Amino acid sequence: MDAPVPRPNYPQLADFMCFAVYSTNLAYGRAYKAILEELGVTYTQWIAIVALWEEDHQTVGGLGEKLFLESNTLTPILKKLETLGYLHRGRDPKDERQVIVSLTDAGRALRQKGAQKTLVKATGLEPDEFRALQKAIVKLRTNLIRHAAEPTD
Amino acid sequence: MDAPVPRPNYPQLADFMCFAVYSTNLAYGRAYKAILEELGVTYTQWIAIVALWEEDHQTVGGLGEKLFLESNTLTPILKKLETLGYLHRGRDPKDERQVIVSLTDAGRALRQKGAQKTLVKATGLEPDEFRALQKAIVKLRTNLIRHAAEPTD
DNA sequence: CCCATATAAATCGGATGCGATTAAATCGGA
DNA sequence: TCCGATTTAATCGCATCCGATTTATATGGG
Repeated sequence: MDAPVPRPNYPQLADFMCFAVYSTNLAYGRAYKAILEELGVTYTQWIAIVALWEEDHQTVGGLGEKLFLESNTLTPILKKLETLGYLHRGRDPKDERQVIVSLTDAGRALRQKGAQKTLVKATGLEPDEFRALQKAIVKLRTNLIRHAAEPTD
Repeated sequence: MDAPVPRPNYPQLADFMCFAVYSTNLAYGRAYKAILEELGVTYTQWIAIVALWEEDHQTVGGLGEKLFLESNTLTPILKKLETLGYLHRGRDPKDERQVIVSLTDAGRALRQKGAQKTLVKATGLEPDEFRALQKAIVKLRTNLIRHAAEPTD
């Protein structure tokens, strides 16, 4: 029988922060499935509608800043939501480069329909825990974005 | 001038736990970009290699359990990694339904090359904070998975 | 032994993300 | 004014993710 080959003892995948975030994002997608099926939209489509409810008549770029997405991802999603009748897209007459996105009545109605359906209970967290964890994750996000923007060192 | 239309005051997208996780996952992907380019693999390809380093000769299903992915996602990725020379795929002679995946020498070398490159500092978190947040996110993931598995209530 | 059932992986189509590029409009300095 | 640089969306190709189905193999009751 061979002697075991000595190997470096690297940190386990289960302890990676990136993997915790990655796999929890997958888990959220699966947990959300039933709600999103009822609403008839995907997750990304849904957060676009939520963001537009909070601030209507946004440009694609402005909406993208809030969703952390760029036009290459957002444009097809917004076009799809337009064909579904939930929003309107139109060039800004003041600056024809920009496209203004606005919710339709159907889009606002969908936002309200979805407002009741939440996964807060599914997190199994107490309100204080929930808020603290949410803030900690956002802080992590902020730090990662700062890191990506800085020159490599 | 019109009076403002009264609207329900829903929670802000910025306070959604799901969106914190979703957007932090995007941020991780962007922060990882430089490292992954050096390694010449994508994020999902990389975690597959890390998981195989920890336990070699796994079935597609077993690997999928650890990565929270199923064969429909994993199979194309493993085929790609095979063409890149980082792993070997072969049917289990004991049960021809199963495919056993094993790292090649090149795959192990890649794992070692990537071991030095980490984003721990980019999180901007102290070691205690880091561990606590990582555990809290994993707990959230566990709760979400339990919720998705339970009959709808 | 036979065949219905179960299991594992693969396949296929739709919807993101994203790097790279393109097209159109605006800006700004000579 | 003119034209190159900048800005904003959109387009394109590749790599996930996932629901649904298919294929191949294994299992078990009669």
